[in-house]
Amino acid sequence: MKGIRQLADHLDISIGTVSRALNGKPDVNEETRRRVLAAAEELGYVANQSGRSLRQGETKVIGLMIASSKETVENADNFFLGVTSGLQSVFARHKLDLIMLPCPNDEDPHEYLKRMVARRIVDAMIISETQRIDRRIDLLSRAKIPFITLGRSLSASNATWIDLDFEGVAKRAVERLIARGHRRIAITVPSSEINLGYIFVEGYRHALEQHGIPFDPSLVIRVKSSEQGGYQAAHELLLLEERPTAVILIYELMAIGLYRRLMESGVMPGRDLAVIGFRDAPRSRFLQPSLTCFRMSLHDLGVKLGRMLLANMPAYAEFYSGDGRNTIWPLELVPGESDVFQVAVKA
Amino acid sequence: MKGIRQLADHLDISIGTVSRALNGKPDVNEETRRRVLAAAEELGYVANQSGRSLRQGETKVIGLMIASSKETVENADNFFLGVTSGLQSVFARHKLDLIMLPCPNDEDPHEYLKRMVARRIVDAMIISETQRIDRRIDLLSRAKIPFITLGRSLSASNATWIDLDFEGVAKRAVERLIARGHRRIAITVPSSEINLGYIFVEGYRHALEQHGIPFDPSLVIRVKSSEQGGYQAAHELLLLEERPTAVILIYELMAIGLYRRLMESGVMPGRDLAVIGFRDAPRSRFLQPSLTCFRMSLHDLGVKLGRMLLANMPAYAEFYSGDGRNTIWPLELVPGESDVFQVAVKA
DNA sequence: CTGAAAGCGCTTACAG
DNA sequence: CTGAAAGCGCTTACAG
Repeated sequence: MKGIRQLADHLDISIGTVSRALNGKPDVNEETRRRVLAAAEELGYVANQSGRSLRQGETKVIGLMIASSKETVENADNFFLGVTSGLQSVFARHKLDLIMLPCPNDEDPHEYLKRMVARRIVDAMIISETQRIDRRIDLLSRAKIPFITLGRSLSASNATWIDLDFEGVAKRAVERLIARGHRRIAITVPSSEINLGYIFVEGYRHALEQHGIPFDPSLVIRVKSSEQGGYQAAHELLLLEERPTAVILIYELMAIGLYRRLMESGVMPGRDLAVIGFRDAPRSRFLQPSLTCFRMSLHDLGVKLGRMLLANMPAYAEFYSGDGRNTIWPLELVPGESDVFQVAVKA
Repeated sequence: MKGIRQLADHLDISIGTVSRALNGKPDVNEETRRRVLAAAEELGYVANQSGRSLRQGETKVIGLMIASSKETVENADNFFLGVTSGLQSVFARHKLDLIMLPCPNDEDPHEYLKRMVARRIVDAMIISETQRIDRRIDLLSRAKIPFITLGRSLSASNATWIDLDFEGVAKRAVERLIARGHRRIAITVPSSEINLGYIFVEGYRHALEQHGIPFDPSLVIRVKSSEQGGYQAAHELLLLEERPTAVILIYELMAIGLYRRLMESGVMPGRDLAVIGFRDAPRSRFLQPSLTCFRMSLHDLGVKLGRMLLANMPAYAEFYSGDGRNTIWPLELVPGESDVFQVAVKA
């Protein structure tokens, strides 16, 4: 099947009528519509997207940009694939397709995005892994492409964003540890300029100060968000003069490496050092002792993300009037055995 | 910047010349070309892809279809993101972009692919997770779209495929275990109809028979390829009348759950039961005892996959004449401590 | 309810 | 070396 012309010739009607029938326009004879639909199905005709896009000025495709950096590959733990299902469940209602745009790791994300946007392959974009300063946001604003960011950014004053509740997680983790007598609480942050690290530390710092515990920069450990990073973090913890009694990890997979390094030194996680992780992932579910961490539904996050994006697109905004605001996505604490012990209070 | 028309008006030349200049055609005055390039850069002009595609009959986009099923999300372990970097390094040479097409889990993969193909969003397709019988292959053949499958299939007689060396892995694992005295060797296979499970078992069976060990169907354990599946597999192993002394896992993450279940019963992996995993992933690198498994470079696999695909595309075939053949991708054994002990040979 | 025609943004023979 | 024009496959006012 070549195109609408062939289909029209085959049915001996005009291409205009074929188009109207296929697109569900009301002013088509029902019998005609049936014939068109049947023939399209039989001959496997589907409208060429380039033709449609050119005429309509829209592609019905939404792009999700992901940085396929080595870091992301090791860490993302299928975070994006998880979010995808939620996004698609929203987009499907409007016959919008989702495509994932992996930015090559040797290409500048800003240049990559610029190219994708200019080519008009998508009608709207979702960007993620927002940096503290993220020029992509200015780019999208200027291009007047509807977009949303998964992650806050200092550049995001003219963007709508959704982000995980990093402050809330840091705060709850700190308070939970303080309640068990901890005073020296370490925290790990990513070594990159990704914005979430800054927010995480701010939440941590604020929670400490609320409880009268001074912030000690030596307890903030910058490592990669990977098992190797966890191993490294444990190594650094063990070298600290006054060893902390607890550590909060920004990424749960780090716990695997952290446990390993601790055990090598005879330090038992959950007995000698309290550990709280961030997001619970299937991988870490079998850790021993089980990891106290925070859970969320990636599917639900995807749904909200999708709704928020559509709220920013004129053609769909009416259906999602309640979804236009910036959102902090809550996480639920999953208690484990890695932080159950009490610290003896010093006399 | 609206389109080529604006840019041409701005430069006071015709759109034809602008197009030729931008596309590097030889018959353009160098000074003119410089002016056009500079103006395009300044005004941020990039050709609208729909216009190009419509005219040229190609999109310069390659699609990688992935099933975003719950299983894949939990298991894929960023396999696809890893392969992506290799693919892109090949495609970049020809200014081809890669997009990932995640099939919604409530949509039939065949229907999804049909839609994507018919819309002509991509010039060529890569499909993965091939099933034993996979109608997508017939669909792509009939649509005359260049494609390649990551994974063999019984349907693949008219397709070019690349696949991991499942037989080789099964064979080497079996032989390694036999050399250490094992006779009762269990194997896990996926519970789905994905073809690799069949190939894995065939390799296992063949290796056993070569060494005069009869194939025992009760040692083939069908479970999900996840940590939970590993847990379940261990559970079933422990229930077997004559307990096997070794197990080969088709997916390395299963080892986490398997270890856990074994330890709950006081069975020590690497001492009471030999374990060999499949692909080595960052997640399992910290297992104790360390897992004997097989390694490969996802990047290199992606490169080969990209080359093979281009070898099947008329426009690029000349550069990849040596890459057209079906390929079995080798894996390298990474010895660990999970299978080091010898089994006492029965008198 | 249907057909004929315009035009979306490009690229590319064709003329000059 | 450049311009004018055709046409890729659609959708959509417009006329009837």
